[in-house]
Amino acid sequence: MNELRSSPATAESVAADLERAIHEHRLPPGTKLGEDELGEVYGISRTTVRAALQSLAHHRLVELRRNRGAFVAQPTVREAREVFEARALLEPRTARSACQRMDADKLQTLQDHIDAEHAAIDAGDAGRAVYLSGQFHIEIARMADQATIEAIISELVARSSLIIALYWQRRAALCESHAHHALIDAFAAGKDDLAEDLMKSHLLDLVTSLDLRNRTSIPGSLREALSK
Amino acid sequence: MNELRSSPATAESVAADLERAIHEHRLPPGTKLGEDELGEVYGISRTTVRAALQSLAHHRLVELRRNRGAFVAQPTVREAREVFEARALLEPRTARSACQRMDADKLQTLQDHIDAEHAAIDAGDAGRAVYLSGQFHIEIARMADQATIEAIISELVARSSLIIALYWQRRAALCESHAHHALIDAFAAGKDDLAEDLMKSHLLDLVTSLDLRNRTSIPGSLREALSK
DNA sequence: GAGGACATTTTTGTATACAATGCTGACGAC
DNA sequence: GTCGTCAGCATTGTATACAAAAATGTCCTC
Repeated sequence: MNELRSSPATAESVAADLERAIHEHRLPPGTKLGEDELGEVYGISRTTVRAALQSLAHHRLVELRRNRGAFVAQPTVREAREVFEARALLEPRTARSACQRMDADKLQTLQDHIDAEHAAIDAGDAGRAVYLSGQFHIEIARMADQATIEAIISELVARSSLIIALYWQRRAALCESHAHHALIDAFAAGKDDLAEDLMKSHLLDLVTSLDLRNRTSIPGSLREALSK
Repeated sequence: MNELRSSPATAESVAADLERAIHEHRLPPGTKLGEDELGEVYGISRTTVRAALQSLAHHRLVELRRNRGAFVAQPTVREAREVFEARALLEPRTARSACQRMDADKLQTLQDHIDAEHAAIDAGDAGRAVYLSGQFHIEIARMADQATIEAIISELVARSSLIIALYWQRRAALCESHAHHALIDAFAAGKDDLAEDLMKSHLLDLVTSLDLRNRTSIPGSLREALSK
């Protein structure tokens, strides 16, 4: 994290920083985010930290428990299903729109994303790979020229990252890239029907790669207990 | 607004109160929401007011301009289109799901909503009618048992209320109720295909009832200028 | 030695004080 | 007369101080 800034950190920059750390699984679900602690790290007062935490709480990345503090959210199995249900409604049609507005520049941008994703995987940085993989979906929404839907998908992607941190079971992460590659091919060929279908099955594939059996206990605290 | 409470107002209660006021068009788009002013109204400090305003800003109901203050948001024509585009992706399928889970109790709840809406129209309270009309859509999402989608739709409905305040041109507001009635009939008959189609055309009808021609100037300030 | 009540400590919730920024009005120059 | 500049004012941005709640640790009792 970049606590060394020329100008003091703002609520927005802190929120963005924390969001990215959560997204990249550097801050696992259940992590306590103390106000004093964060204020010291970023060199700002609790007032600003609180604004950042509230921002993240509105995006459901952080859970705010009254008089208890802020914790990195731990989506339930139900929430996990719901998030991907929502994505299934939004993203396929958005991929179709993006396909219809595709051009060489945009294709290159998407290709660069995948390249960066591969580089992260090769470097063994799984967290960053998950982050970049999510950005790919957001980029598509941006290319569809729908800022509102893009904002919604951004939130859902961020929550998906938490869900992956909690429920991911498949170790071979490369399958993701195949789906993304296939999407780019469809975009390049201008096949919007195909792009829509590919996105649909990609999301379905993501859900099935999760272990969404009922889990009553909270994974975060349990894992912490076991690791000690 | 209820400034007379037994316990002091919290950020959440203030946000809910303001959201409703915006939803019911008691606070028109562009209205300045001064921190001191609100703090005095609710008998709380600016700290709590700010938390409430930030909450509303995250839902895009309020625009926060740095060192300028908070204003009731004024969605652009583009935003208006995007909001209904997003709703078109989410709500028809959600209506179908709701239809599949329908029962007598839920039907009654929806019927009560419509009755209340009629009562508001008869009482000449157009703002409340708009609010209740929005709640109808949210209620359907709730019945689909999809909390995440419900939250997204809630936000879009609230923004729709602002859009209606700015761009509504059709004076006969009763057309809305017809669409809602038809939906209930489809729910009662268990026709999920029909429910999905009805919701789709209802949303389309809503968009076409708006005057979304390009408007470069900001309506709020213009109107204020004209009224003086 | 185990359990419970109380004091301590830590952390969050809220208010207030000060700093910084933007707005408004008056004055002066062109 | 109009435009630009500057001072004063109002409002937001941030930090700090205090209050309240929860968590923890200790001591006493049984």
